Amino acid sequence: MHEPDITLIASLIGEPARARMLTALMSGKALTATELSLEADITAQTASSHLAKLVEGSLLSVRKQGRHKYFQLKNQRVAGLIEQLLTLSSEITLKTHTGPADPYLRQARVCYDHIAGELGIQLYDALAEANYIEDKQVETLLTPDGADFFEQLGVCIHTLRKKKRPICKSCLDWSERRNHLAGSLGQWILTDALERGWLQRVPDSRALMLDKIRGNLFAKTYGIAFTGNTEK
DNA sequence: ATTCGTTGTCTTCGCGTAAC
DNA sequence: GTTACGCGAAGACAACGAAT
Repeated sequence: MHEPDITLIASLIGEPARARMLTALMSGKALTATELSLEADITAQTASSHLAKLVEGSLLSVRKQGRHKYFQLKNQRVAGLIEQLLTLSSEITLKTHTGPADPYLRQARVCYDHIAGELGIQLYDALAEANYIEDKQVETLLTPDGADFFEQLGVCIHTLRKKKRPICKSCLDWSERRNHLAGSLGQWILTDALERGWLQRVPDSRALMLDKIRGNLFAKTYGIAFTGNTEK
């Protein structure tokens, strides 16, 4: 009889260099082995062996393109696990610091493929307040009002429902210890906001910034009063 | 179009080191 | 002694540009 072996996963994630590479991949971007070796502060050949283990352990997926290999977190479940470990680790070290030291990361950041930080929390609360989503503790549901609202914004709810991934999923925020919105809808909101230019990604960081001019449209659309960072 | 040299990226091998 | 990690050296592989 085969029992789930959590030691395998724990040892894969627990090694400091691998943990740094996994955290770097929480940006949702695909990174090359060289980029990940720089993130982990190890040589490329050491990174290569670590990455092979992470791929074999089904924590990463890899796509070969020309001379490059692009590594990504295997799926949303892996990203969720890393986020929860970040949350737990910040709770354990609560006396010294909580969440990311970078104020921009605390205010708004990418959590794999959706919005986290204070902005993510405010978005989640505003959607719940407007009765667009319903927090049922064990799961988060899109309400009929929410479906109408997002259809008007251009979302094809029917297409999202056909996906294996849940439309709405709550994700415990590492810095705020409250829920933000994940799932295919959470992904859509981030992608849409970036495409419309409401939000900007800070280069080489997970941090997000509201566009100085168009950022208020994001807040207006979702009924939030985010007064955090704006793109300079 | 083909060949060749250069460059960049990644992997493999062998060895040293540290922890247990 | 065993195991895991890290690094240097060497080589494989792919892309690219220049020469033919």
